[in-house]
Amino acid sequence: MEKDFFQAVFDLARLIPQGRVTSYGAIAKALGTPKSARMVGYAMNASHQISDIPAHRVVNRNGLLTGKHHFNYPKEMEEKLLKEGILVQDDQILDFEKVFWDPSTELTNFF
DNA sequence: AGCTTGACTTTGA
DNA sequence: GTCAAAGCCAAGC
Repeated sequence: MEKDFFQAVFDLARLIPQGRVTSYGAIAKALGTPKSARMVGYAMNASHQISDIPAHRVVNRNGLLTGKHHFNYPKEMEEKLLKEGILVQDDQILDFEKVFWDPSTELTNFF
């Protein structure tokens, strides 16, 4: 199976449980290419045209909603996160450590 | 084939 | 603790 990096990111992104978030680097690491963290975000950019990808559950390593600007409207990301029970304030996830979901840890046998 | 861009991460000062 | 710079891989042109 020669699915693109994007596909892999999308698949994993869909596995993110509700009320949890993860970082681009974590996804990249889970995919086996920790250095391609930027690609994860790049892939998410395309996720809009692909299907229902919970891109709002993916933030940078600081728990900051860096990608909010790429949504239909910036507030959308924040609203969705809040709706899922994730505390967000000023584009920053408050309890980031609590809601952080590491696919590499939770889905070790994902491959 | 090469160059540019990017929703990041890590390291050094 | 903060701020700045380099590195990184993949897609698009």
